[in-house]
This record gives sequence, structure tokens and C-alpha cells, in this order.
Amino acid sequence: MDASIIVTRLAALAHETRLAIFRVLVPAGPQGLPAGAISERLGIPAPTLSFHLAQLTRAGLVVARQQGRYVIYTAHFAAIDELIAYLTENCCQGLACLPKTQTAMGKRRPILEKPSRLKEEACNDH
Amino acid sequence: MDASIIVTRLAALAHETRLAIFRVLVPAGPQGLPAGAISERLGIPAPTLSFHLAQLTRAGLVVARQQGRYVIYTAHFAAIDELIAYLTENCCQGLACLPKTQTAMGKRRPILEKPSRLKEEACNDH
DNA sequence: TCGATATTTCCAGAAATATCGAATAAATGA
DNA sequence: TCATTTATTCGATATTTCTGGAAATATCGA
Repeated sequence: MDASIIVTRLAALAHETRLAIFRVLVPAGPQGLPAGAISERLGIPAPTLSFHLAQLTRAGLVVARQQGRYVIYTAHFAAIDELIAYLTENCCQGLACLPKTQTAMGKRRPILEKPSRLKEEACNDH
Repeated sequence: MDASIIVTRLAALAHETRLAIFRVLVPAGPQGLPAGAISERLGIPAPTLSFHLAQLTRAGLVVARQQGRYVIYTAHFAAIDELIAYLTENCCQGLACLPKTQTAMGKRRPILEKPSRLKEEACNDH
């Protein structure tokens, strides 16, 4: 995974408005939302929203499809997966130092039966 | 976790140079590296490096400590853990849609004995 | 065809970021 | 004390990003 793609994706999410847009699209799932619905829900003027959606699209974090006179936007989950994977690989160098992340993933689906001692041995945090 | 902190951290990493700085600090571990060593290794003029280190510090992604006339910088793993956890929680809404991430974590330590079918059922990627 | 609706593009000003030489500060050791 | 080393701050400039009104484009239903 090329670092410049990662930078583009990080930059796309590194904006209050765009992060909000993405977070609105996530629960909408594959069905997505038309631009207007996003504009209304977040109270963003259409041209401004369009600008931010273009950034997210360029970064591959959202996908647009035309449907009649609507343009439906959906979160591209594979892209954010790649982003998370990149950060994970570039974080702890083979050490398990991700108690919060493991909790987050555990919340979504319990992969660990017993609360692994990974959580206890904490990474080198200072 | 406040979204504006997340935005600050994403923005801090969303720059070619700063991402490189962070990636140099990660393998250095808790011992860290003096600013000069980073400057030399990445070929960045001192004032420019100082500017970027300040951003990373402000975002809480790196920590500085004075040691004689050196300033030693270390990666703050807990911070990037929080970042990854945030993205994880805001990605798939309870669905396990993170094959790449699970692979990345598995590489670091095999948490799953059998290659869970999570990988197969892929998320709603389009 | 026409009017209404949905969205994007154009544009220009405002704001925020990035770069790096020169100057400055702080710690060290002779 | 003084020269040296390490790092930050200052300052001037360049570049990029953000914002939203006005105009353009596209689709639809009547």
C-alpha cells in the first residue's frame, strides 16, 4: 500500500465536515444517501458539500452512483479497512499494543473468549 | 473520544513528511530518537522538521523529552491506538468488515486459531 | 416544451499550512 | 568564560485549502 494513497485518505478524513459526512454514510450502508439528504442532515450548503464529497471520492473513501437526478453516495468500506490495516501495521511493530482497538473489534464481534492478557501487558505507552 | 481530537490526529498524519517521521519513530520504540537523527535520516532541514514535530506533538502522537542538549522524540502508541479504535468503531457498524485489518493484526500475533470465516463473508464492499 | 428539482462547476476572496534561511536559545565541555 | 553542538523561534514567502453565491448542467414530471 502506497504511502501517498494513505496520506490522501488521511487528509480526506482530517476535516470536521468530511469526517461527519463519512459518519453519516456509514450507517446508511451499501444503500447510501443522496447528496441532498447529507446536505440537509448536516446543514451544509450544496456547493460546499459537493466540494467535500469530491475530496472523499478522490480518496476512494466514498463512491458515487447516479440514480435519476440524484447522486447516491456510499461509504467504501474496503478503503477504510486498508487505512486501518496500514495504521495497524505501522503502529507497534509486531507487539500487541492495541488494547482499545481490540476492545473496539470485540464490541463488534467477540473474537476473544477470555479477555486475553494482551490488554494487561499494555504497550510501551508513556 | 472527541471527533475534533481525531481530526487533529488525522491531520497530523496526513502529510507525507509527518507520516515518514512517525514511521521512523515507531521502530525506535520507547527509546526514541533525537530530532537531529530524524532530520538526518529523512534529509529534512531542522526548522522544517521542528515545525512538523510540533504538529505531531500537539496532536499527541509523539512525545518529546529533553536529554541534555538533545530533545528525544518517541511515538505515543496509545494515541494511535485510540485513532485506530475510533476508525474501527466508525467503519462497519457492528459488522465485521475488516479482512485486511484482521490480517494485519494476525500477522502481529495470531489471535485466531482457525482462519475465521469473517474473512470470507466480506463486508458490503462495492 | 417548460418548470421544478438535484447537483456540480465556476469563481474569488479568506484562511490555514508549509518551507527554510537567519537569528536565538539552551546545554555542554574545554 | 567561550566556542561548539543541538534545537527552536522568527519572519517572509509560497502554496494549498475552504467557503458559498451565482451560473451551468442534468433529470424528471406535467
